[in-house]
Amino acid sequence: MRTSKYLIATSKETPADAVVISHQLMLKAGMIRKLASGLYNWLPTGLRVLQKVSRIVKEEMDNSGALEVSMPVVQPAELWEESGRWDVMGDELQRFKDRHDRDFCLGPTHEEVITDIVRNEINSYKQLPMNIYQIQTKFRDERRPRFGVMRSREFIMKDSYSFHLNQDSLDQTYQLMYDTYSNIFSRFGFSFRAVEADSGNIGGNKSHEFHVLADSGEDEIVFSDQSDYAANLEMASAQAPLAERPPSSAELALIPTPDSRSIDDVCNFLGVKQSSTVKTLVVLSDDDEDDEQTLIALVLRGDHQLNEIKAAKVAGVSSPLTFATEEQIRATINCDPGSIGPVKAPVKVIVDRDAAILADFVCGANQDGHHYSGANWERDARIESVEDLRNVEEGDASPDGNGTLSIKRGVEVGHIFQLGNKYSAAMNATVLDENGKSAIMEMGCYGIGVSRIVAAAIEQCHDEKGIIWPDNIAPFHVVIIPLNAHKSEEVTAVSESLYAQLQAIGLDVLLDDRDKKTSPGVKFADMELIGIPHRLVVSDRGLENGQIEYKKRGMPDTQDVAVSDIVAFLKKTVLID
RNA sequence: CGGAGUGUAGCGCAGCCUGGUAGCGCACCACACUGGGGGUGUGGUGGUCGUCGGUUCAAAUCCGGCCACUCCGACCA
Repeated sequence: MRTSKYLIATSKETPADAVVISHQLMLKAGMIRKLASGLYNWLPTGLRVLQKVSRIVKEEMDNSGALEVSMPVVQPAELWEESGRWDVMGDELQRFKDRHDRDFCLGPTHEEVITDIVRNEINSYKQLPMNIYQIQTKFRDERRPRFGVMRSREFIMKDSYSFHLNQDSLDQTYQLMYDTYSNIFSRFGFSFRAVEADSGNIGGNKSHEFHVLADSGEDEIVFSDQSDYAANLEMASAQAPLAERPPSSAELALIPTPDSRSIDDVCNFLGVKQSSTVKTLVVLSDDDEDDEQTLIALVLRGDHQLNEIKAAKVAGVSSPLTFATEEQIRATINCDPGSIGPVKAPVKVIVDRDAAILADFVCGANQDGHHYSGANWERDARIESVEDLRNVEEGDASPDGNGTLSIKRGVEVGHIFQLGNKYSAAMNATVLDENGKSAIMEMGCYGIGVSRIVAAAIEQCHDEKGIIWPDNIAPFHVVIIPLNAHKSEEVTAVSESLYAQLQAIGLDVLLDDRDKKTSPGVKFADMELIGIPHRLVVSDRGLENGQIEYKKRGMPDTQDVAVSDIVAFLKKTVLID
C-alpha cells in the first residue's frame, strides 16, 4: 500500500472524550471513529488489525476442530421466549418489531440460535461432541458504553458452543478450549491470566475468564504469588482464618457516639482500629411469600468490603443481593443504618469468617447515636451462620495455602463456561444415545472479544509516541520512508524496488510516498503513532554507502543494513505467522 | 437508572457573566521557501453557534422544553 492511495487519518490532538490510552491512540492513529455512543466506524488501519486478530482466532479455533458457521445478527423473539430469556433479560437486549409487528432482537449472544440449529441437525450421539463457532457482530445496549471499543454497544465476538452426550465429554472440550484460548492469547504476545469466574446470568457452573493485565482494566483479578490459584475478585476467597477466637476480656459497654455513622467516624471518635470493629449491612431475605420480607444482617470486620456475589449465594439471602431501605431498617431495628449492630439484633445475623474470630469488638448498638465496645460473640450476639462474605485483599493468604494473594486489573478478553443443559433442556435439544434413548445434550460456550482484543493489545503495547504492534497483528509489517524522493531518482528507484521485493516475500508493506510537502518528521511521527513495527528509511545519505536504515518500533537504536541484504534481513526479522 | 457536566469549522478551544460584524490554534487549499523529527511566510476554503420555542428593535450570549454526548456511580449473558 502507498500512503498516497491510503487513508492515514492521524491527528495530533487527543480527542477530549477519550480517557483510556487505547481509545485515545485508536482515534489518533486513525483506526476508528465514533458514529454514536458505543458505535464505531473502523477505518482502514483499524480494520486491518481487526481482521488480523480475527484470522488468528479463526486459525486456532479451526485447529481445535471447531466448525465455523454464521448466524444472523437479528434473531426472532420466539427462541428467546423458549429459553425463558426474553423476559429475564434487561434492556441490554435490544428488542424491536418488524413490519409485520413480530418481535425480534439484535443478538447479544447466540445460545438460542445455535441450540436451534443443533436440535434440528444433530440426532445421534455418534455426531457428538461438536463444537461450532462464528465470528460475528453482537449488539448489547450497554447502559454506559465507554473506553472506545473496550466497552461498546456493537462489537465483534468469536462465540462458540459445544454439544455433548455427557459431562465427561464436556469436560474434555472445556479443557481443549482452555488450552486453545491460552494459545490464542499467547500468539498475541499478551501478558494474561485465566481466572476462576462467576458464570453470571448466562447460567451453568464451571467458568473461567481470560484477562489481559492492564491498569485500565474494568475487572479486578486475584492471584497467588506461589501457586496457580487465580480468580476474579467476585469469586476469590482468602484462606479461612487459622486463629481461634480469643476469650472475651471486656465488659459490654454502651457508648454515645453522636454524629458517628460510618466506620471512619466511629474509629476516629473512639480511637480504635477499623479491624477491631464490625460493620453491619442489612439486606433482604429470599422469602418472598408476602410483602413483609424479613431482613438479614451481614456482619464484616470494619476494614473489610462486602462481596455482593458471595453474599447473594448464602442460603436465605436474596439474589440478586438487595439492600434494605432506610425505612425497612427503621421499621424492624428502629435505628438509622449507621448505628446497626449484631448485639440483640432482631434479625438473623450472618457473620464473615474474619469478623467471627474477633473478641471485644466495637459495633453499632441498634440505637441512634450509640455504639457498644467490648462486644463478644455468643455472650452478647447470636450467630446464625459463619460465611465467607468479603472481598479478598492484597496480602491475604491464598486459599490453597500456598503464597499470598495479589490483585491486579485486567481486561476480560475471553470467557469459557460450562452451561450444562440449561438451554438444551429448555429448548428440547436431544440426541439418541447408544441405547436408543433420548438424551438432553450438555453444552459449553466460549467467547472471545475480538474487537476488544485490539484495544487490549494497545493497552499493553504503547509508548509516548503511539502504538507498538506485535508483528502478527500490525496493520503493516514494514513502512518504507523515502527521504527527498522528489530530488533523488535513486531514492525513488530503491524505494520502489524494495516495496515490490518485500511484498513479493509476503510482507504487508506501506510505502510512504506522500509528496515533498510532507516533511520527514511528519512521516516518522505518523508511522510511530500508527505503530508499524519495522521501519526502513531510504535516503541519499545512506545510499552513498549502499545502506538502508532499519529501526524496530519501540527500540532506541537504528541500524544500517546493506541494500543487497535488506530483503533477506527483513525476511528473518519480521515474524509472520 | 441516580448524580455532575458539555454541545460554537474535521479536531482542540475562546467568546456567553455584561445581548449589537462569529474568533484562535491544528488540519485543509494555493504559491514560494525549507528538506533526517510534527518547518517558515503570504493568501485562502470551511460554521443554520445541538434543536425547538420564548423574551427583545436585536440572541452563540438571557429564559424554558427537547435531543445528543461525556464523566462519576449502579449495572454488565
